[in-house]
Amino acid sequence: MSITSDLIRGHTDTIILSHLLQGDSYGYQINKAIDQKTNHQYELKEATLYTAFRRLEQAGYIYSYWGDETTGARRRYYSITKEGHAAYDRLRREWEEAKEIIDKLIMEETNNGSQA
Amino acid sequence: MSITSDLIRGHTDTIILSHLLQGDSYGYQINKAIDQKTNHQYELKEATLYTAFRRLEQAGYIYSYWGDETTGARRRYYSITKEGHAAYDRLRREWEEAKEIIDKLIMEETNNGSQA
DNA sequence: TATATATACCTTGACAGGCGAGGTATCTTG
DNA sequence: CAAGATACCTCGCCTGTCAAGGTATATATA
Repeated sequence: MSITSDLIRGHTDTIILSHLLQGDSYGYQINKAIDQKTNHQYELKEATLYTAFRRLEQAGYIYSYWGDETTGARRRYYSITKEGHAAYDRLRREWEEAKEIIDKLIMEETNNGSQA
Repeated sequence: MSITSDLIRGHTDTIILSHLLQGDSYGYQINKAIDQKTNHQYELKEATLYTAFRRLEQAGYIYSYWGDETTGARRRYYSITKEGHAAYDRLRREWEEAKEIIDKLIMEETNNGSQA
């Protein structure tokens, strides 16, 4: 079973920033890494990925430069900025909070505990 | 700090179904309950809530009926169906999976462990 | 040589869910 | 009588996802 679009939404940026924390990388590579890390359960669609790059670059969280490959297709590398790092920290905290809140709201609580 | 729209997205249905597992309820009540359960950190906007009711009813996951209040504003009650219960189970499983996957993807792993 | 596949990039337009803003009606309280 | 709580609803915008389409290079294979 794979994860749905609506559960993906809002995490794309965090995932990309997280990946870039470990060093500069490029679109195709990031996509492949996610695919492998999750055993094909989560797949960032290309359109989504490149949309996210534009968004993140616009926000100043990443910047890009062309690689100097002498062979093969050209690659556009992305690098995380200081602001991007701060954004990652914030998004990660938000995720931790969201997890707790959502858990609290969707878990069954048939037994309303406080009985004598 | 409160949770953002994009993290909310996709959980609205699950939250509503979850609430209805504990008995029939109506919009205003559900909203209040969520607000209190989460200490105002998560707030379902009315427009979102009623949109979700339409969606869930259309899908056959809930059905509605007017309450017989003799005083005060009228209330439209919602009840979860068997299909709704099944949908809840599925959504909950999806959430559990999504949590793991997202955690795997956004957690820092600066130390790549496998060194001697 | 031609074709397929992998690598690598990108854009356009549709779609769906969240929500701001606005509306209605009832009841209670100052 | 005005204000605020209760209780419902809709319209239209915004934003992120993604299907579909496109470009170019390198390699393997028939």
